[in-house]
Amino acid sequence: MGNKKKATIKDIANVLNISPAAVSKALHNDSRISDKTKKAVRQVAKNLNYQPNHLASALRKGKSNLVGLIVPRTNSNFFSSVIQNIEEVLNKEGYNVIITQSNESYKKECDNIDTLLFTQVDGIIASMANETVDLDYYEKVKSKGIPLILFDRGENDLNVDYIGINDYDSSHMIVEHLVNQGCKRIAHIGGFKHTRIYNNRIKGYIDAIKKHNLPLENELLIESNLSIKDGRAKMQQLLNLKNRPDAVYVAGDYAALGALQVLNEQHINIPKDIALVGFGNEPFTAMVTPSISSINQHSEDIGKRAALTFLEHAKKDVITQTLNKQILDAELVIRASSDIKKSH
Amino acid sequence: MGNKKKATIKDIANVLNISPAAVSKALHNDSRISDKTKKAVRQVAKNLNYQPNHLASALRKGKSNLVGLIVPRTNSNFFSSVIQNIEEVLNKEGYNVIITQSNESYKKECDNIDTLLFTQVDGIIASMANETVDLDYYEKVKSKGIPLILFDRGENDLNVDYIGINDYDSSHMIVEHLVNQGCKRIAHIGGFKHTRIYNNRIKGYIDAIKKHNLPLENELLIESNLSIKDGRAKMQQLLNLKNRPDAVYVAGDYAALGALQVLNEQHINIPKDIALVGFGNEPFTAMVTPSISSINQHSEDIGKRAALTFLEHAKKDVITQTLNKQILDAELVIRASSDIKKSH
DNA sequence: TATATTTGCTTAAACGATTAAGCAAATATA
DNA sequence: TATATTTGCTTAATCGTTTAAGCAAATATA
Repeated sequence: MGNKKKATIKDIANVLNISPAAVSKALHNDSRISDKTKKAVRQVAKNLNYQPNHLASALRKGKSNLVGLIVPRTNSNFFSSVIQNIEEVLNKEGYNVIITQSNESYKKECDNIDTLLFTQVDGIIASMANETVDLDYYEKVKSKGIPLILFDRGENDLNVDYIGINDYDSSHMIVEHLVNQGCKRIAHIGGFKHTRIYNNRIKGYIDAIKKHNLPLENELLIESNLSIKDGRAKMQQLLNLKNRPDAVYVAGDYAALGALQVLNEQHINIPKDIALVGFGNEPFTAMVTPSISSINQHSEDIGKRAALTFLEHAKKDVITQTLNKQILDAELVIRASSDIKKSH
Repeated sequence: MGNKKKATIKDIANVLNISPAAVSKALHNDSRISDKTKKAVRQVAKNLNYQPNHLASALRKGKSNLVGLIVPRTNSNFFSSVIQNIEEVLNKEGYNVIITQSNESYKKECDNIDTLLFTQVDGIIASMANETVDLDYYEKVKSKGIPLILFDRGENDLNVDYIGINDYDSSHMIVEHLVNQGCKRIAHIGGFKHTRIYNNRIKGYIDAIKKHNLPLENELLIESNLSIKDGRAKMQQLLNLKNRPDAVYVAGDYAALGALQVLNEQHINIPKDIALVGFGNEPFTAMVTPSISSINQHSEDIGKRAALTFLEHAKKDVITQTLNKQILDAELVIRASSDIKKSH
């Protein structure tokens, strides 16, 4: 009973005794088809439960109306929100989004790219895995003439569109805030230096520390993969120092959470003994005790802009990769973990 | 420069002076093509950077090798993990997964179904939105003869495959655990009764309460949309009772978090004054203070089974919807929020 | 040697929609 | 009335791949 053959435009044509071409045109509201025929076609289409075969039209038109998305993971609020906003913008324009996750793995990312190319996507929007250093696969996308838009985790060497926040300035904001709270010895648990955004956060940290004439020491600047676990380890490393910091700025919320756990377990008062600031404004930062100050990256805006940037490329058929680096300002959300003045 | 026309099998055929058909067969390792030709074809394909046109083959073969996925949201650990495992299984078999989010909205869910049907997916794996009551759209999928597999949020009325945990038994486990901790007045903040899984949790709660001769009162059994906010509201409602409960079992972790916030804010001791248990084992349950006991739903297993169930359907071309309801046992993870004995 | 089988291809028709080109009938313009 | 234009379709090619059918040459079998 479920064996209903799907109706095609040919079936509609047969019912009405007109050509399939006329049906196609009627469905596309071509001006050269009479209103009478159009109405009839639409009626029959409805009756037959006609659903256009996307594969056929995509093949013929040379575009699939699919956009590929690559994110490190979907279970972070940032990426999930970016995804949602990309979908919102693109669905309206008739595009569908294929979401893939790299799980921070370079290999999986390459597989995803192959998969997306194989699926004939019209464009790829991606945020690179932490691991990714080699850009060959992205060059492959570029060489195919498929629009490529990076967000958050991008790369300067790849000459493509990019949307992200101003990581350098954000670091400045954080250090400035901590200085205002009276902190004198600020540590930074940063991400991988080879990832541009983390490198920029590190640079911002260094310059801001210098600006305020605070101690800039190797032992206060630590590289991390920013997982919860590593956040714990790196916080412990800081606690083991003879001269402990009075503030820690962590380049990611998950690692900041790990740090917070260690501090709580060892009954170190946050923020009085050590103030803590994270990055990303994941919802849990507001849920934990004490709540963690963090940087809001405006994921909605990033998602929307990424989608719009793709659309711009899609509209002009000439494949001119006019570069478009959009750097947005972020916002520091101050919570209990660094609000020393209020905590008195 | 980026204007490289994509190579087709025709191009390969021209280079080697053979027919496109021979090329196609060579690439598919047809036994009727000589090894010599196969090697030559593969070499030329590599040289030309040939990438098969998925649309064309899908059109010809009548299957797209795409599987549609509908989840209420991606930014929960449960769904994200299910997605990851579905992808893992299906990618190995040459399928790609199109992920869509309903954001718990019935309308968005219908749009997603239309989108997936339009994209000619070979099957749909879905977990329904909280809002969804009307099943017409799912019937539409069934009537098209496309395999449909539900997980977690399913419906008995829809006669399709389903993979989920035993919600009824899970409620029993929780109540039993709370009884063992010495609780005598156990409340339940449940989900919508019209959603089967939440209804089963409610039934399990009721039967377990009866079994232990505990008070089963209307004011202790509350329906909620299980958001953080509503969790807060419903917890406050319980606190306003003349006769407060000494334990609260919340049918979702996010709502449990809201409840925990209210309890913490009012300096009610968890678990001594009121014990708390959530559902879903979201990572944050282990992060907050106190950590929240919860039910681990084995998302990996659910994802893998959903994918395998689809593959079974895909293999047999006869569209026999042999029903396959897989109900897995869940696991109670006991944490500080309900560990009264240890907390002394 | 004659016939059957296997090997290694080619030819051509699909899959379903789109679209350039064409053509008769209806209508407009001179 | 003669010519030009518009209307409303049809025809046929096309997108890139797959595949049933066919066919000659090579090899095997009787």
